[in-house]
Amino acid sequence: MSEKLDVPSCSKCNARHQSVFCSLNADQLDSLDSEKGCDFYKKGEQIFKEGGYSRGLFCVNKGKVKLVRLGQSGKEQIVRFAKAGDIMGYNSMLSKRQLSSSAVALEDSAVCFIPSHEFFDLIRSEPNFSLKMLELTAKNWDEASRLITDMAQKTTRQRLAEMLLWLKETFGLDKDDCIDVKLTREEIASMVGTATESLIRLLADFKKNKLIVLEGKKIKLLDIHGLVMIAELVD
Amino acid sequence: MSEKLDVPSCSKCNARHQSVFCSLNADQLDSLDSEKGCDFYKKGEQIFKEGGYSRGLFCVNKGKVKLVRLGQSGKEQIVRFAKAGDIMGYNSMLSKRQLSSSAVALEDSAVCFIPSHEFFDLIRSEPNFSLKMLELTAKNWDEASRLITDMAQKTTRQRLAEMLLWLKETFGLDKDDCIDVKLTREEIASMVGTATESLIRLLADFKKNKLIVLEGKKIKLLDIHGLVMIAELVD
DNA sequence: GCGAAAGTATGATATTTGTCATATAAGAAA
DNA sequence: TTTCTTATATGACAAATATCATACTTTCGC
Repeated sequence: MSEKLDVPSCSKCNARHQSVFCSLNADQLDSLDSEKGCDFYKKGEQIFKEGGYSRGLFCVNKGKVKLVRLGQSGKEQIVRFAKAGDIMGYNSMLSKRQLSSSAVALEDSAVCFIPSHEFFDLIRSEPNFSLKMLELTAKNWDEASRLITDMAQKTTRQRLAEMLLWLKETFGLDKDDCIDVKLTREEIASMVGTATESLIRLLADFKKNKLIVLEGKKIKLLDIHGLVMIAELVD
Repeated sequence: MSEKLDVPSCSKCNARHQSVFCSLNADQLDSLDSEKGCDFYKKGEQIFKEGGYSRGLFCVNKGKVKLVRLGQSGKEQIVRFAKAGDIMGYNSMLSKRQLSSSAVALEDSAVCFIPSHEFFDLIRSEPNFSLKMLELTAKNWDEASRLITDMAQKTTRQRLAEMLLWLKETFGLDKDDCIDVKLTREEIASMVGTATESLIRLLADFKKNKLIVLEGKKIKLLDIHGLVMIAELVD
């Protein structure tokens, strides 16, 4: 399925400075380079699968990846995204549990693989790396607890407005000022926690109210302030 | 509000072996003891407050604590519990963000406080402690992503069944075989993500179906298998 | 122990949301 | 291109859930 690539060098990776590897020195980066591999995945291909154990760390070099979890009757739930510089598969290694989610490429992507011994060597030898990892896992929890609160308390309409704003923050805009990620209605519905049909109706409603513009899978946010009002509205 | 206590010794704390401090040696424990404090909190008292910055680590010595987050129009959402041996306030220190939740004693509790410099010293000097912390934060994420999936996909009825089973696992049973924690209907409703009235009706329904027994705030699970069936039911 | 306040319970009703059916549009494969 | 499949869209209806009103019960401070 996946295709081997010329392994890109960590020290030349321009996503590194925003990644957990930002504090590593030249020797440590060389060590990573000598141990790691890199694979190419076509859109829709699976990078790893929920239920197994992680043998290492995946780091996205190029592209976008969704992390999904199987819920009720096999329905997939997107729990996180990963883009260039983001790492995946670490929770399973750290918790010594099975992988709680599968990773699937949302577009053609290159993903590096760092074997677990190299990862644990870094944690043992480099406290700054441990701190970066702890910062990352703590931020993940922060986001998750916010999402849980929203899921429990906000209406579907509020959650969709918030999700659109979050997608914009996370992926930024493309040349047409649309949110720079292509998701199916079903995927968005699963993130928002509603039925696909309900989501489609809500999107149509947002469009009617001139909050967004829809063109196929591309979504442009027209009225950010209006969306914020809907998302935050205390009544 | 809170009352100073004779500081209990970490090395004699019987919750330590199940805590993140389990791998520390005698010297490290002594160092903790010399730096830490311990306070007593009555039921309902606040230990720390959402929005501020964490100046250290809180470790529950005795009692039970809820971690709550303010959502829509100030409605409180329980995002986690802490009992003897559990730590609190670390996410804020690690993510360098504001505390994302407040901590409130669910019953009379004793809580130790370890200043942040001591915590970061441990991370820098003791990789096993870093690993324990990473394991903890990774497990937190695991639980959170499961909860998000359930919130998004399961019905209120399924979520309540699951929540009751989870509360039993988390707090165990008291001498009457009831779940060993007292929560108001409103608190349970917020965790399940529904209105208090809806939750009360569901509990009454579970009782009618001989799944549980209610006696004030005490809840006894009568038919575990039945509850599992409801929680997991693929249909 | 008493009274106020908070928590629990239940009915009636409105609203939201999901489900099923069906139509159309878009994309992928032959 | 043509065909087949998948995704998007919309209506009608059913089901779940929230809201509001109200009564009862427990708890807690004085």
